[in-house]
Amino acid sequence: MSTSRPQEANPPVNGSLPRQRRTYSIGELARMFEVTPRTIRFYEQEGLLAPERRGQTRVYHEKDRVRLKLTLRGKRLGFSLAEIREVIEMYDAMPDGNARQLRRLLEILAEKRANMERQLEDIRLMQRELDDVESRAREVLDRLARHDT
Amino acid sequence: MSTSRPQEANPPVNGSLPRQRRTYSIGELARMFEVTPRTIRFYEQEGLLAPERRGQTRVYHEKDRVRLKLTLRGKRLGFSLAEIREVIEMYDAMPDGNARQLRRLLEILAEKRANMERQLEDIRLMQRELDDVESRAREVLDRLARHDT
DNA sequence: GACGACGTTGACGTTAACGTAAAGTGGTTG
DNA sequence: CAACCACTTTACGTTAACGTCAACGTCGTC
Repeated sequence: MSTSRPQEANPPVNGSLPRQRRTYSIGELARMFEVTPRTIRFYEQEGLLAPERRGQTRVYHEKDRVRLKLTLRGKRLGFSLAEIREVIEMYDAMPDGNARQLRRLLEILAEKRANMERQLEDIRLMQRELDDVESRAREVLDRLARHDT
Repeated sequence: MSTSRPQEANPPVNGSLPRQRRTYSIGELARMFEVTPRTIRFYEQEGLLAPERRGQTRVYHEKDRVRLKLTLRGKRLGFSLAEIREVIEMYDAMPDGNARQLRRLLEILAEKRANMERQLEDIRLMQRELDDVESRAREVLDRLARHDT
């Protein structure tokens, strides 16, 4: 987690396009989310994306952009690509999903939720530690300043 | 992030020990935190732990236990071992740290904080998605149930 | 005194998630 | 048309974070 920032990339700032007709090249998408094309191709290979093909080249639609966004968000939360794919697949298979599949999906969701609860707790704890370290550091700095004057 | 649970391991349930005199073997620590001894040795090799040595064997004190706890928490939050070590080292060097070091530490802390803010936002967003997927899944399940009856 | 549990140090293997380099295709632009 | 993009596939390389295995030492105990 090497301190990234933007990475969010919302719908192209235009508020009123022929909604849904926008497409993207791999390079565009890569710039939007600050990843390399290589990464995007890799995600496809791993079953996370399935762009259209026009001849040889990939054409991405809104659906793909959303998937990529969710994927990257999942990654930031520490999910593996395999886990993310699992959810995406089940989500896509939902309309005609049988009961067993759906129950399994609910299980997975509960798991993810629990996971995030833990993360929230971890973050709270970690923030406390940081508060602590920071105040100690400031203290020392202050002492140094006073002494140097 | 393969769905772990316990991993927290608080001070040995005893509330009133000769505070600070407790030590641990590598195996004990491993069981407490549900990691393997290999992992603990690896963390030492990476400079995250520095247990005492009695002859050949490692002896861990409270300090080491806390470090391990923080390390694992950091990991769950997606920090690399290198990042974690950086903070630990600076923290240890604090008392006699020079101003430059301290300022650098504050920088790093700010970075980590920002990171966690993003994670919090990601979690909120992700929870919404999950809510969404879940309600849709339940809907489908309900329809199936009614139809099957 | 053999056995089992636990500890030790190498050293090599493994997996995930890409990076990188090579070699080719397809369009457009000066 | 040549040069230059942006895109493609194939394939090998890399890094982090351990796992696994061998070969050995040290207890306690049966």
